[in-house]
Amino acid sequence: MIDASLHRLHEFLQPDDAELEAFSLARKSRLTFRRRQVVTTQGDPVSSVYLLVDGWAQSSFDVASGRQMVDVHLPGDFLGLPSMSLTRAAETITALTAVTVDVIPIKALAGLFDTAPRLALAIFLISQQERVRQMDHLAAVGRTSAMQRLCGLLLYIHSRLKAINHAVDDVIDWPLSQEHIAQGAGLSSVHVNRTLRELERGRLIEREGKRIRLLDLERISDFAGLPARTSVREPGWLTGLPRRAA
Amino acid sequence: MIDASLHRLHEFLQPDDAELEAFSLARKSRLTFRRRQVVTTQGDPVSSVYLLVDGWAQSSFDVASGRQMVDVHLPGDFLGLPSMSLTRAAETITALTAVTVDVIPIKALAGLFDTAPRLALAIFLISQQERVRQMDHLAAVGRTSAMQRLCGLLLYIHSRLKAINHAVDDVIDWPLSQEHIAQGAGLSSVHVNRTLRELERGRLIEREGKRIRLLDLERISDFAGLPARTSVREPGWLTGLPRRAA
DNA sequence: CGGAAATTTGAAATCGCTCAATGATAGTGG
DNA sequence: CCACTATCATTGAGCGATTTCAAATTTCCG
Repeated sequence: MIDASLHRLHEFLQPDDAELEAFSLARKSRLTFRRRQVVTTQGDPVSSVYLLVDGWAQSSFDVASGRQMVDVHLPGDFLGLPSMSLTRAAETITALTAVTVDVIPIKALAGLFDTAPRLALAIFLISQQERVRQMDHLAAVGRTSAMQRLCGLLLYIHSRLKAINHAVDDVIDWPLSQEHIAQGAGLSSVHVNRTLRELERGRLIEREGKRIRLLDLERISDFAGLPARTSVREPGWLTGLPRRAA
Repeated sequence: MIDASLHRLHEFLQPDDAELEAFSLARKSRLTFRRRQVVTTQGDPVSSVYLLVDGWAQSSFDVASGRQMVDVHLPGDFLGLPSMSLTRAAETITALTAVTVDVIPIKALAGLFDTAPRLALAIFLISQQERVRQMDHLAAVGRTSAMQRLCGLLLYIHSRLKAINHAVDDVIDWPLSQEHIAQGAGLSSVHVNRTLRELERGRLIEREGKRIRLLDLERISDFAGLPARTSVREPGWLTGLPRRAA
């Protein structure tokens, strides 16, 4: 089984040794953060992106009327890519649990476009996946009820955890406070609370402490009403590119 | 002055002749659509992306409870990139005016990662810009009032039109119906109507037919409350890459 | 154990929605 | 060029999902 911090790359590509080596050279240093610590703050100058190696993190964006959580990140996710296009970071990245990240200087990431075209394209595709996610997220916030949004969030996290074998028996170790959920779903924390309790009353979920059990995935999924997405796997137009590794 | 369909690439890079040639070879054919025609439909198999050459388009995403417009596209935008990562398109792309697009087969786009690394990275950066936009959009829909969202939309369109010299005198030729606006802002068209009229009453805008005049950019901008974004320009880590062109 | 963070609940207020009807505009075929 | 039709804009009335405010518990962490 592959390292969880590489699983997203492997979704599109079976990198060869030289490519893996090139990627690992781009990871210059490793940092750890405690829960609630901030990795980068919106407005800061941008010089690196990060690879989430272990733990959960969030990227969010503060406006006058509150904080919007843009995404929940799990091991293997790249952090801070959007801000590469800017002089100052758009996003604040915060540790939701204890977290380990690898620092990838932008220059090193850019270098991959020269030395490892297939990897560069895979990272490009990961960014496109992220955009699809954000589309789904936007549609949920813009067009669906509180109940639907929460079901969508539960399913999203669940499917991602399953992909890295972290959702045994549909039980999720849940580090998000109701305030966090509210910031993601575009709701008030009070309403998140009421809606969660309604999900419990309907026997769709069960909670105890920081743990959530999904009791009826099917019904939750009907509620959420978002389409299942299927990613391309090792498409010929990717795998057929030259490997080049330096 | 450069071709509007290339202006987004030029934001990051001064491509040389060989690079321009490589890019132009990737544009295999040209299509035109009339207002309201659909370019691609969500759920369709994905084989190409598009470069918007002329006109306005939208990408949107339908869920049971309605349509969410994800972005408004202007000349120079790439269309359909997010769906590259999927087997079936996530987005429906529709012409908002008469529209010309160039078809770029995915294979040709992928080829640029081999033959023109600097261009590939520039396109990567354009995608990251798009993600920043979507973040702002999400924050607007999730955390701000109807009035703020509309102000944000007006400013967004205005700034984009200015970038291609299409917003003379702060007057905008506005092809979006109030229903379209509603789908973008996550509101009902009825409420969009009321809010627009309130903006008129407050003398922030003026409308006649399909034309909107922004009367007080400053006040509109205060209302919207979204930060101004500054893109990186020809960063060394990009321009310094090998050009390679085939 | 103590204090901070997070959850829970009620009551009242509100922003935006739905339904429904009317009026204005613009595109199209004859 | 007109008449016809579909689309789009506008307005009122009533309703409802979600918010805000406030306070009481409970849980977590050091």
